Amino acid sequence: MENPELDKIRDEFTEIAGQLGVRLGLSRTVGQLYALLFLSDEPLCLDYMVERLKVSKGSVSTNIRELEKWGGVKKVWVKGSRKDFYEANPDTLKIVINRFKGGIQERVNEMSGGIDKFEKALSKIENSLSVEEKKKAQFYKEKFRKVKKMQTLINTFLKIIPKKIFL
Amino acid sequence: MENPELDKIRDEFTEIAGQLGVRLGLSRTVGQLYALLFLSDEPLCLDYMVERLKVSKGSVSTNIRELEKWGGVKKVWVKGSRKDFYEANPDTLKIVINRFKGGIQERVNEMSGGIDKFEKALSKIENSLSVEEKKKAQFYKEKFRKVKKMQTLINTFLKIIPKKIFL
DNA sequence: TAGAACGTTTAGAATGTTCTAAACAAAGTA
DNA sequence: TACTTTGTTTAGAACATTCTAAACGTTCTA
Repeated sequence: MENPELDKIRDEFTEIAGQLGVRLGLSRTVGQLYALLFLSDEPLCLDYMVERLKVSKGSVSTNIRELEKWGGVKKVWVKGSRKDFYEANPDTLKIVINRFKGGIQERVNEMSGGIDKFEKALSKIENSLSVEEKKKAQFYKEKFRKVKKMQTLINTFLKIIPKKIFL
Repeated sequence: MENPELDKIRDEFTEIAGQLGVRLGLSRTVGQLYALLFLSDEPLCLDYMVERLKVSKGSVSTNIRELEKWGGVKKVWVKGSRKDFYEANPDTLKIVINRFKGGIQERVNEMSGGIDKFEKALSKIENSLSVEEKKKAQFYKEKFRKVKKMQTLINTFLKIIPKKIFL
């Protein structure tokens, strides 16, 4: 069952996936958990993952749910066992894209939300400003418009990414 | 020159940009520096940014060069001053995209590089494997092919992002 | 009902990141 | 040459993140 060569390959793959996880703003362990399940032909239980990754039970418990939140794994029921088993969502690319969308897009939109506020604030005080300050306020408004335009572009662009991709 | 209302708006904008910086895998200060320059109609020197952001000179020095590395700012020469002045690259979206490309894409490609190695390693030991192990090796190969396919898709996709975007 | 089997929560340890302050290097000025 | 201005480097402080170990709660079993 356990071949050291095969295990080494699996472990190295898992390690690289961990780094990808970090790059996506998740933790290393989240990436590793996904890789482990991705390379398994059957659902795995918490204890097995603890043993394989040599991390604590608490860490697996927390991280596997983080992974679940992002659609990376789902809990499956295994006949005859009380344990929780998980299996990988095979649509890896979709997970990566989801994560990206939820990250950048959210921030950019948040920025645009703030900008509406700023624009209102500017309009409100505009009258009380000196000529010099009015110029500055006008300058800010232009810049803010650029950010909003960027947000529109990003949102439009993300929409064209297909919902389902078959590998 | 200094209007508290206008300054407050600039500072809040700067703060949000800092969070976007973190999301992009850069530091908060990098994001803040860009925002400061983005909202300025003239190049700024290191000392001014220190004063504005209330961070140390060393931090601005390090972070502004990180920002420069990603094409976020460029050094400009200001007549009659020995100081280094910087101005923002106005093409914000391009910077965000560059950063994204250099991040995810690089990792995914690195993964694919590793996979070539794994596939070779598998082929090499294939003969010495039991029937059971052979099945496992075959299973891994399939999975690896999927990752490579994903990499191809991501690369293709990133290529269609226009090089230059006008806001 | 007592105990075992599991997963979750949490306090604090380990680790990693980013900052500051100070020393430093380089280059201009007097 | 001595002094000033300016940016860079770096050791260690401050902070944030992620882990571990242990306590805990729940559910099942005997």
